[in-house]
Amino acid sequence: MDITHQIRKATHQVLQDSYQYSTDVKDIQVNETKPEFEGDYTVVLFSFSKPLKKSPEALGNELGQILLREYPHLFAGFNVIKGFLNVSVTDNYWQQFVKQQFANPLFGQKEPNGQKVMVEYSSPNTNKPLHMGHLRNNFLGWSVAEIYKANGYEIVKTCIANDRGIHICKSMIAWLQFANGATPASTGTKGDHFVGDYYVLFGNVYKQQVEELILSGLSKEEAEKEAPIMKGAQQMLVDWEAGKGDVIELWKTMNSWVYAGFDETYRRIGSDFDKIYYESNTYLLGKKLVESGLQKGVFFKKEDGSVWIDLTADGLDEKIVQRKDGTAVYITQDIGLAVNKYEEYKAGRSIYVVGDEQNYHFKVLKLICQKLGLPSADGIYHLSYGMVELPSGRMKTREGTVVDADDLLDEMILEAERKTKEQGKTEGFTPDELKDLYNIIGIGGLKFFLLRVDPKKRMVFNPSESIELHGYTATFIQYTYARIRSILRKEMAQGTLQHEPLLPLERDLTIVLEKYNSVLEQAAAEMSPSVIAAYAFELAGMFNSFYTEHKVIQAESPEKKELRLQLVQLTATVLQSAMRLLGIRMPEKM
RNA sequence: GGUCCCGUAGUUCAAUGGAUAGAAUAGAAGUUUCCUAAACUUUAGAUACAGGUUCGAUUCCUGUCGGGACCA
Repeated sequence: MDITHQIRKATHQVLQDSYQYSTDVKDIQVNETKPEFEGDYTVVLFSFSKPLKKSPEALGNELGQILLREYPHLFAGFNVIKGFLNVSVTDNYWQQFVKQQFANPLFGQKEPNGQKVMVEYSSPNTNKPLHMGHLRNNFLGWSVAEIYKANGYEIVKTCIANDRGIHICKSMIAWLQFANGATPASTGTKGDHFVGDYYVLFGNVYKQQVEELILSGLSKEEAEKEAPIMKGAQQMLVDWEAGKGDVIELWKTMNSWVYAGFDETYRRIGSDFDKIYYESNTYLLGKKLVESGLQKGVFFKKEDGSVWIDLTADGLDEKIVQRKDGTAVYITQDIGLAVNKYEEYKAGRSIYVVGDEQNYHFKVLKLICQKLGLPSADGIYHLSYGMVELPSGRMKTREGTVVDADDLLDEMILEAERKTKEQGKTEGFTPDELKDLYNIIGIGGLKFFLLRVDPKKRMVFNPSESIELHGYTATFIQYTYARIRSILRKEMAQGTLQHEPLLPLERDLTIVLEKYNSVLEQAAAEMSPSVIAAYAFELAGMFNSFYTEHKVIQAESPEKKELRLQLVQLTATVLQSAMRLLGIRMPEKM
């Protein structure tokens, strides 16, 4: 149990025993004391002032004295300023903490709690390569899953491949008409880019055909309907749904190219899934549920045969769940997928990592599942993240401003190489080690950049400035770690520790280390890797200040050396653990 | 038209209703006989606007202005 919990509990106990005042332990507010005041932690007393009929000042002084008397192993002193009770924690507590945890590689991680959570992320379309937005999605989903794992949950990482529909047929028809049998292998192109190029080609040809038809006298609407390539794509969709052999074959072939490309990118960024669902498998399931929903009276049929749900009582609109021609809409297959997932894994909670443009969609999905009485309904949670924007605004396919994921990764690694060479510290590295280092720095930098921001918020990415390697970055933390490893290669802590007062910077570092526990809990509660990123940065910064001021191996005394080695070792463990939760690797040397 | 989200230093981001609003970067000034200076130290700079709620508001409520998303 970490120190803030203990302070809360102690305060709770004192309020109970000495004032006969009952409150929830969680309601006792304990903050870190601001640096300009004396003390380590601050108990905020205002909310108890009224019910106890005491001024915050008087209450603080009384509480402080009782805490000091009753918990001498925890508290060394206190002061009250403007109704804030600042308490100092004993040196002994911090020393015991360091001694107990310095060699624990799992410090902060929780025991299994028996709960299962599904996390769905990535969810690409199989007609074009991944872009920067997908990277935020992947990093976020993967990291949230790992954060849950560290908090004792059993995790199932899933992905839904959007592998069917008119957009897929567009790249297929373009390939059929223009590729002359070319393949990724024959052209030396990565599969997802190869297919994506035909998707772009479709758009260009279509645009040209529409223009020609307009010149020949058709209206814009007619031209868009009559363009031969569009008609071809639509026919292909019909053939696909009818299971026409050659179309299915082509679809399978082109999808396999795309998946091969995706796999390559996933491997680079360290993304993985326990289970991949395919829309082509799930889209039929929704239809059955529409049937049963109609019977239950959850849905209703309009005159034209389309099926709807009335959500006006919930403050939303009427929403279509099946078209008049009987085909499934987007949300129908999502209902099917929700059922599928629950039947297979029975997870109590199902997190969907999807952009905030789909907030409405998921609100509706959850409501429909609840109204259908699906057992999985209440566990549905949309982890809604903001779009990644460029300084010029949103990325737009038509304007060619989409930042391609593979290109971005390449640039990051190149930049890492450039900066590393500038530093000139890599003497003795093998070529493989160097390559690995550039990857660690480049990809780690990108992950940190995309994860350090509150997921819910939109963020701006400036590719021309690339990514800095100073300040609030992965590199800063990686460099700190490399310096630590350099110390530990020379000497390790022995496990003995004499009592001796902690110097301010030793104490500050210990306090930051100790709170890793609650940081992990907070990150899971908020589903926010940014909490971890901020913490890792704070810890690295704190370590750097400590390290600049105090010698470790050449410490003033053997006792100090041992204490500092333990601090150094624990810092390494925590930094690596925290960064691993973000999917960022740490270099031994850099 | 309806629903929802967002406005914090020049810029990119923080701040469960709590103390004098934190960082980073860009700017200014420093630190290297010593475990990696990709580091450290010092300095200057911000809550869009107007009301309200209360011991206390960046945070909650109302309105204005500005930006964004979604629903037909």
